[in-house]
Amino acid sequence: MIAEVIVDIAASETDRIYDYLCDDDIVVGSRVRAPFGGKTVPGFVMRIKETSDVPSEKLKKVFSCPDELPALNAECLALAEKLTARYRVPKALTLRLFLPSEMRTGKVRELLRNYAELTTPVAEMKLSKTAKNQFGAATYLEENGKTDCAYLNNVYPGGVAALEKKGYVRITKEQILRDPYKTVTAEKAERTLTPDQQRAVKTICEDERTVQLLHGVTGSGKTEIYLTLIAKCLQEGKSSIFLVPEISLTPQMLSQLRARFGKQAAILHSGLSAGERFDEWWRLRTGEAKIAIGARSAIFSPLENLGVIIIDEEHDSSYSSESAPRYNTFDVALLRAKRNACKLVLGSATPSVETYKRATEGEFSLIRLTKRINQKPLPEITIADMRREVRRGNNSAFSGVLKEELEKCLQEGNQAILFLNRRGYSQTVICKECGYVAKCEACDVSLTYHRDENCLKCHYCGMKYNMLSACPDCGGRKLTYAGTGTQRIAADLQKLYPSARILRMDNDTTSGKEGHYKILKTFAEKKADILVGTQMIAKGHDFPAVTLVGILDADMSLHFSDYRSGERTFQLLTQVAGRSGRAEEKGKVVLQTFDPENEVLRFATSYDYQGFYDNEVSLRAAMMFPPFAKIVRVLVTGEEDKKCVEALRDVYFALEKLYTDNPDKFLFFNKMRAPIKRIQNKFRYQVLMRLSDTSILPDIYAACAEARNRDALVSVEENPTNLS
DNA sequence: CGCGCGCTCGGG
DNA sequence: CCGAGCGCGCGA
Repeated sequence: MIAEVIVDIAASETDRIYDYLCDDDIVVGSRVRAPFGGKTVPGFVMRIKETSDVPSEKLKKVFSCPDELPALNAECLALAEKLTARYRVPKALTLRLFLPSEMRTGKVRELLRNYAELTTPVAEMKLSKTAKNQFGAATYLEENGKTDCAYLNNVYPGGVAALEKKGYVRITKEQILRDPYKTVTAEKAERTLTPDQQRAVKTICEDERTVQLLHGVTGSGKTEIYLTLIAKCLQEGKSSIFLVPEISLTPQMLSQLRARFGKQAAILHSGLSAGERFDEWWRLRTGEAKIAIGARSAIFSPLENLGVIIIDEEHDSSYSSESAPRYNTFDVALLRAKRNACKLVLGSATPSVETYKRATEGEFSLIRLTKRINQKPLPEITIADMRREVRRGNNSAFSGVLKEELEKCLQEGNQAILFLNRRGYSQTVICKECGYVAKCEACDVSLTYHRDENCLKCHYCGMKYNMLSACPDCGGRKLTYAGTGTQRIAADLQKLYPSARILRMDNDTTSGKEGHYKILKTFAEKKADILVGTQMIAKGHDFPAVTLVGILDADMSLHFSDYRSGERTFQLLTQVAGRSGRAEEKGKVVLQTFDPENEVLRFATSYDYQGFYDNEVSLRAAMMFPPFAKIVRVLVTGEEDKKCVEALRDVYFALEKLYTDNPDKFLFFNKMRAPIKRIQNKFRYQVLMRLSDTSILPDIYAACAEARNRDALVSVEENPTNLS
C-alpha cells in the first residue's frame, strides 16, 4: 500500500504530499516516522492508495508509531484541510494544532510508576539504628499504605531500595494517568436554575440558529447555564468544548468543574506539566473524557460527536492566535459546530461590537440576562474629574474623592483595588489641563508618541505629526505622555497611608503564572489592604471583602491608538467595576479621568451596554471601521533587512495589482514601516489595507503565501488587536 | 592548486 | 527544515 504523507516540517518548501510504502494496517490520520532527506522525521498519513506516480525505486517505507489510535480523527483532518486553505500556511503547521506538543517532540509518555508496599510490619523489621531513611520510609508506608517511590526517595533517599533488598517491601509498577486536580475537593453540587436561566437554556436548545449569544450582566449566572448545557449533552452521550480566556482558568473555576463533572472533564491549560497535558488530551481522544475545558487551543480537542461548543467572555482578545496559523477561535468553532450540527454558545457581559451587531441583525440568536442572581445592585461608579484636581494644584495620582473613599474603606477594615491602565510602550499625548488628546485628522484615532523621532504617528494610516509643545485647544503646557507606573503609585500610597498593607501586581513583580496566583491568594486571604495592579487584576478571582475599586487613569485605554479603544475601555471598566462589592457590602467605584464628558465613560458608569453599542456602532459606520470594513495588515518580518525588503517588494507588487484591479473593494492601501521597526532582532515592514469587500481576502492570503521565503515571514492579520 | 563557505536544490 | 553538491574567492 501507498501512504500520502505530510512531513512534520514547518516550511513551505516541504509542504507537499510525499508518497511512501506502508503496511496494510496503517490508517488515515495516524502518525508515522518517515525517512526523509537523510534522517527520519515525523509525519501524518493523509490518504491511503494502491499505486503511486513516483518511480518505485524512489519510494521508501514509513514506520508506524506505536499510538493505539490514529492521532487525528476524521473531523480533525477535515478541519485541518479547511484551515490550511483559509490561512495559507504549511499543512504541518495546521496539523500540529491538533496534537499536544509532547506527542510531537517524541518523548515517550511515562505512564508507569513504581509503587512501594510493606510486606512486613515495622515492628518485625531488623534495621540498623543508623538506617534512618529505611526506618522513615517504612514508618511512612505503615501509616499511609502504598506510596509512590518517587516521593519516598525524595524524602528518604535510598530507603525503599534497601528495604526491598531485605524483602520488607514489595515494589510494583502501575500504570497511572496523571491527574492534575486530584487534590481539588468537591464543593457545591448542581444548583437549581432561576426562571431566567431556564428560559436561556430552553432558547439555546430550541432556536434553530447555530450561534447563540448570551448577553448577561456580571453575576447573572452564565456559568450555571453553560454547565447545564454541558450536563445535558453528557446525558445524551454527546461531548462538549468549553473555552475560557487563559486568565480565567483559576483554581476556583477548575474545582467547580471538577466537582460537577469529575473525570468526564479534561482540563487543558498552560499550567499543566507536559505529561499531564498529554494524559488529559489522551482521555479526550479515547472518549474517556467528554468535556474539554481550556483556553483558545482547546477548540482543537480530539472530541467526536460534539453537542455544544461554548466560548465564554467572547470579546476577549486572547481568542485570536498571535502566531501562524493566525486563526480566530470563533471561526474554527463555527466550522466544528456546523459539521457536528451543534450549537455554538457565545457568552459575555460586554460582547464585542462585531458579535453584537450580527446578533441584533438576526444572524445569531440573542439572549439577554438582565438580572443579577443575588438581586444585588451593581456598584455605584463616581467620576472624578482630574482636570479640576490639577487646577486645584493636586498633581498626585489620587483625586480627593478617591482619598476620601480609601480612608473610609481602610477604617472599616475592608479591602480596595487600585487599577492602573498601562498598555505597552505606546503612549498618547494628553493635556492635563483640558483633557485634549492628539488624534489623527483622517482616522480619528489617537496618535502614538515616538520617542526616537520625537513625533506623533497614526498607526492606521502612517501619517506623521510634529510633537506638540503646547495644547492646541487651551494653550496649556502640561502635556504628558507618560503614564505613572504601579511602582510609583504603590510608593505614593504607602506615604499617604503608612499603616496600610499594600500589594503590587504587574509584569515586574509577577514572574510566571504562579506569581499571579500567589499575589491574588495573599490578597484574597486578607493579608493586604490595597492591591495595585494593571489589566491582570481585572478578571478572575472573587474578593468578597473588596468594597472599593479605584480606576486611576481611565483615559489610558480610552485614548489608546486603536479603533477598538472605546470598546476595550467599556469592557475593562465593566469588568473592573464587577470586582467591587461581591458579597454583603455594597461596592463603590471611583473612576478618574481627564475627560469626564466622554460618552464611553458615561455609558460605562451607568452600565448601559445598549447605549454604548448604539453610539459606538454609529461611530464605526461613520469612520468605516470594523464591522463595516475589515482592516488587514500584511506583516513582513525577518532577521535580515535586505530579505525583508525583498519579500515586501514581492508582496507589495502582488497586492498593488489586486488594488488597482479592484479599487472598489479597498478603502485604504499603503505600505510602510511597521510602527515598531524591530522586535527581538527582527525587522518589520507592513502593508496596511482597509477593505470594504472581503471577497479578495483569499487573494491577499495567496499573495502572502507566494512572497514568503526562507528568510522572511509574511503573515496576514485581520482586524489586528494592536498595530505595533 | 586546494579548501572553505555560501547558495541552490531536493527530499518520496 | 537540513544535508549534499557545487561554484567562486582567497591564500600559499
